[in-house]
Amino acid sequence: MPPQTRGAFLMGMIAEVIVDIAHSDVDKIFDYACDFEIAAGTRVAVPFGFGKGTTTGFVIRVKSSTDIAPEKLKKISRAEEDYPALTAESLSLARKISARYRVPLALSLRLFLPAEMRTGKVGEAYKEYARLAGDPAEIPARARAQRALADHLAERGEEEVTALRKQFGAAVNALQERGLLVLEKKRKMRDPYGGAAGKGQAHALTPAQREAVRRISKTDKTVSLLFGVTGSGKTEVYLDLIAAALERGKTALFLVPEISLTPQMLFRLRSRFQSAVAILHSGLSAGERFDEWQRLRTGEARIAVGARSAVFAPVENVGLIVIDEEHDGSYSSESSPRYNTFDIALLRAKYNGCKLVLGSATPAVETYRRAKEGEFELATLPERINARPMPEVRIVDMRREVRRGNPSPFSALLKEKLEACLSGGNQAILFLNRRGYSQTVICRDCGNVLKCEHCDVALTYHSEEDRLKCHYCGACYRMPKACPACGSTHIRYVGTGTQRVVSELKTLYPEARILRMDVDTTGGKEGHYKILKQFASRQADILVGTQMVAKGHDFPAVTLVGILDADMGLYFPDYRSGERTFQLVTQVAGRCGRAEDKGEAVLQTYSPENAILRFAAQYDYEGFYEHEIAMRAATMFPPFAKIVRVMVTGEDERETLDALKEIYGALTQIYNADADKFLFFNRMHAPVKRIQNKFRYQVLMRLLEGGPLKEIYGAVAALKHKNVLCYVEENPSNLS
DNA sequence: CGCGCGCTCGGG
DNA sequence: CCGAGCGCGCGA
Repeated sequence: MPPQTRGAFLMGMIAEVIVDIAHSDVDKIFDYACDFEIAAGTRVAVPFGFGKGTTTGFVIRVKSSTDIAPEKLKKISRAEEDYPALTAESLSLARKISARYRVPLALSLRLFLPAEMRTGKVGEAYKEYARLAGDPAEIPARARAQRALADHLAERGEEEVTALRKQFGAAVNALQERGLLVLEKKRKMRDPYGGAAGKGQAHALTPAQREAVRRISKTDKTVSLLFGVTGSGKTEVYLDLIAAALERGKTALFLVPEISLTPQMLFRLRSRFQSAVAILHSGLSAGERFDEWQRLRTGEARIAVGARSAVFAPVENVGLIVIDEEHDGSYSSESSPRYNTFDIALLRAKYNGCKLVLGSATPAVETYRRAKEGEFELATLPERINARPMPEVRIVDMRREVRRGNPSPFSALLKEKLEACLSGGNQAILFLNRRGYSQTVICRDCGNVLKCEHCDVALTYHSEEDRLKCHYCGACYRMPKACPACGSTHIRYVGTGTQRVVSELKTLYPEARILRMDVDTTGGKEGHYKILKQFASRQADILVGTQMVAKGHDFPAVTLVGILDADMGLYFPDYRSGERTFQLVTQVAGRCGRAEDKGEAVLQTYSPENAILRFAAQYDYEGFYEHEIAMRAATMFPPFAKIVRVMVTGEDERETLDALKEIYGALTQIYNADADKFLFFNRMHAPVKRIQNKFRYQVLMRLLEGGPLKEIYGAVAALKHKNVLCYVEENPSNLS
């Protein structure tokens, strides 16, 4: 037999398989024979290594011959599902992601599947349904319950047996014995939020919204920025664009920043597009997520709404991608691969030849620059709906309050406004970006600050549990009676958190009903949603919360917003702290004055002359942008350079330092070869030296355009230190 | 000399 | 990632 035909002749179908093991050692294609029809994208079980069992893998390509010696070639044991779990687009994207972030292909492929599918813990759910068979006239008149059940089913067609039993009890069995019921097991789709939806219709667009839709539709640029002040009706523009995509027979991706936002947006989408909407986010149960994913995969649902991970939704033929609140930090992944949602969305937009719309009232400086320079189309909504004015922001100098002997977290002006607001029967929101009771606990005699045993971080006092908590690792400690360092009992709470604000409000306004919203009160699947619903239905007068109150909820009765400590984020060691503060202040202030009553905002600060706060108080994004971009240009920070941090972290300090030394050595070579592309290059302790018992070191770099980013990723991927984690971050939003 | 453990290698 | 194979160190 001629050697060149041997393989193909003997083997039949060959599948290229990536085993589902996220390790660079096995990050390569393995050829397997397959004696049944198999499509690329199918998950399979294959014999692998020396183990007797099988490993799951992904078929990434099907071919007819292989170079592997026939005696080495093994057979695919079986397909895990009877359909390809990964689309052609998923396979293509996963390769790009792996190349970009230097991670094993298995890791990128996993992004496209519901996590529970891999562990095999979730599958399709089946429920028993009953429907009427035969003539209900056979039911004797005295069997009232049976008759009622029959009438019920005659009206409804069919229904879940468990639900029927709850309502009609034994009549279900009785009717079945008469042979008047047919029971049938059927696939039941688990439905997050119980299919809740209003019966809304498309609103007529305002001229500005129409113009925005027109611009975004007509441009030949892939990316558009929809820049619209809070309350200007960006959502209606998205909905219109999505409707147009569906009409063209396409699908759509709609990305939102936070779980807390999703239900609200989901209801609006559902009321317009009904069951064509599927939702994907981490707050769903495993079963719900699996079913929503399936509905998208099969084409039953055509719009995927969700947080960051929904950018990997298994839809084909994408006609539009929307990233709402594009400036939000939650769009960057915090575990490997540390992708940015925009980058993935752009890959998908290019693959599908569709548009990507970024929406924000306060775009990231980098995004706005790209729009201004013409790289992105810019569509603006300059006015709030009905031209309602933004609330007036009054800046209060808190240094003066202190000088006047007011130690409370509320300025005289805020108290005055709060009283007026409450007595007028309106609602108020107080914003403070610090949870717990006090920021920290300090000994008055020796100055000792109580720190976490596992982290290099000061502890926060929580009054509800009377405990000290670490906000980095969650550790909890008993509040000591005396200072552990000097034994003094003069221990003092320093700084104010949301709990303290609530307790001080209660003494000031004993009548007022107060709700608190922060990570401590929003546990559970729909925690955010529950609190917001309570507040919206006026079961409380004041909502006190951290930044999660800043997101886009509509509360028509809110006429006052208090920003208790506007400088909080301002002096963070982070180039984006100004940007974040501007965004936060604008957003929080935008929470009020949406209905008839004109809103007001009180902004308390220790630096009333700060330019960023002044721009924020005027809602002057343009002014803020010019100020900020000039600063970034002068100091050569993003977007004029890229900050790259290589983080090295491990429990054993010796080992961690060894790894740091090694990676620093490799990076030094890269630096030396390309020194003119580096504005900064150094190794150091991370600002927080230890978190969860892990020591943290970093190599910090600032690179010019065209700098050796790929090589840096390469050096990090090549590092082999078993007990040390090492990863690259680009323009990290948090430099601690 | 024999075996236990740690390192390296290969997996189709 | 996980098991196999192998080298080297140690105890009798």
